[in-house]
Amino acid sequence: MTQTAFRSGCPINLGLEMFGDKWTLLIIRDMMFAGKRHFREFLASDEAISSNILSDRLAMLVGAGIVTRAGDPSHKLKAIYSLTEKGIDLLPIIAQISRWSRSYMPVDPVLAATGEARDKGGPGAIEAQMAELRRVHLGEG
Amino acid sequence: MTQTAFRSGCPINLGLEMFGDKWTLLIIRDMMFAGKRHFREFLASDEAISSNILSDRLAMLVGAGIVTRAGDPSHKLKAIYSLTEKGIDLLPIIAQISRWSRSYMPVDPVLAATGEARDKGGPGAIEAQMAELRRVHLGEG
DNA sequence: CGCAAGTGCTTGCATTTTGCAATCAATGGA
DNA sequence: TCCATTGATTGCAAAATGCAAGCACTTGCG
Repeated sequence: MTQTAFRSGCPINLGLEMFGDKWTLLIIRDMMFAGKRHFREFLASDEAISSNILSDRLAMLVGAGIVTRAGDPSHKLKAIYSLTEKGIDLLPIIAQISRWSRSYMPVDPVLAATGEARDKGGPGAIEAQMAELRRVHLGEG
Repeated sequence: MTQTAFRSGCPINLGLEMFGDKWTLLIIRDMMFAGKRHFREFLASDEAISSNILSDRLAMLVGAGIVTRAGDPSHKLKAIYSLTEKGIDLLPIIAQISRWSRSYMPVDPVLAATGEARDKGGPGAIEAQMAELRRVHLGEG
C-alpha cells in the first residue's frame, strides 16, 4: 500500500481527497495565522481536536509533503512542524474559504478581522503573507 | 435540533463545517461545470457517490441555502436542483482548489483543461463564469 | 390497458472513521 | 529525586460512509 488509488483525476476531487475533511485545513490555519509549530499547540485550538486525529493528520501532511517535521534542538522530545511551499500555497484556498464564510456564516467578528484586513489589502496582501510564511518556515535567505 | 452548535466562530472552521468533506463540493462542481441538475446525473459522476450520501448532502445543501430544489414541469417525479447566489459564490474556492491540485497533484490533463483556461483568462474569467451560472440557475433577466 | 424504463430516494448492514478519555515512555528542570 | 512536559498510542463507543437492494410513483410506448 505505497499509494492509494484516487477516485478520479479531477483537480477538485484530488484536492478534496487530500484535505477534504474537517480538521486538516484547521491545522494549516493554526500554522499560518497562529504561528503554531508544536503538537501541544495544535491540541489547544478552539475546536478541540483530539490527539489521535491530530497525530493521524500530521503524519498524513508530512507524508504528502505539505508539512515537514524536525526535532527541536532545545528539547529532544519536541518536534517542530513547518510548512513546505506546497503547504504555503494552500493560503489562497484558505483565504477564499474565509471570504465565503464571512459573507454567509455567523463568524466571530474578532476572528474575522484578519481575513477582512487581508481582503482590504488586495491581491498583494496574500502574496505578502505567503512571503512571510516562506521566511519563517522555509528559512531565511 | 433546529441548529447544531458550531465548534468555533472562526471563518475557516465554519466553512469546513459546511462543506469540509469529500463529497459536498463535488456536487457543486458537477452543477457548475457539468451542468448537472438531477439526482441521477449526480449519481453518475466518476467518483461514484452512493445514493444515500448524495441524498443526505443534497438535503443539507438545500437546508443551508446553497442549493434550491424545484419540481420539473415535464416530469412529476423529477427534481431540479439549482445553485443560489450563496452556492455560486463557492466558485472562487473551487477555482483555488483546482489551481492547487494542478500544481501538486497528478491531475488528468483532460479534466484540468477547464481550470487552466480559467486561470489563463485572468480574474475576469471567474466573474464571467459566475455571471453565466447566475443566468442559468437564478433565472434570466 | 399493460409493461418496461426512469424518477428521486430509502433501507439494511458491514466497514471505516471519528470522538473521547486514559495512558505511555522519554526528557528536562527543580 | 520529583514531577511537569513532550509527542504521541490505546481502547472503546458512536457516528459516518460504502454498498447493494428495494420502493412508490410516473412516463412513454405498443
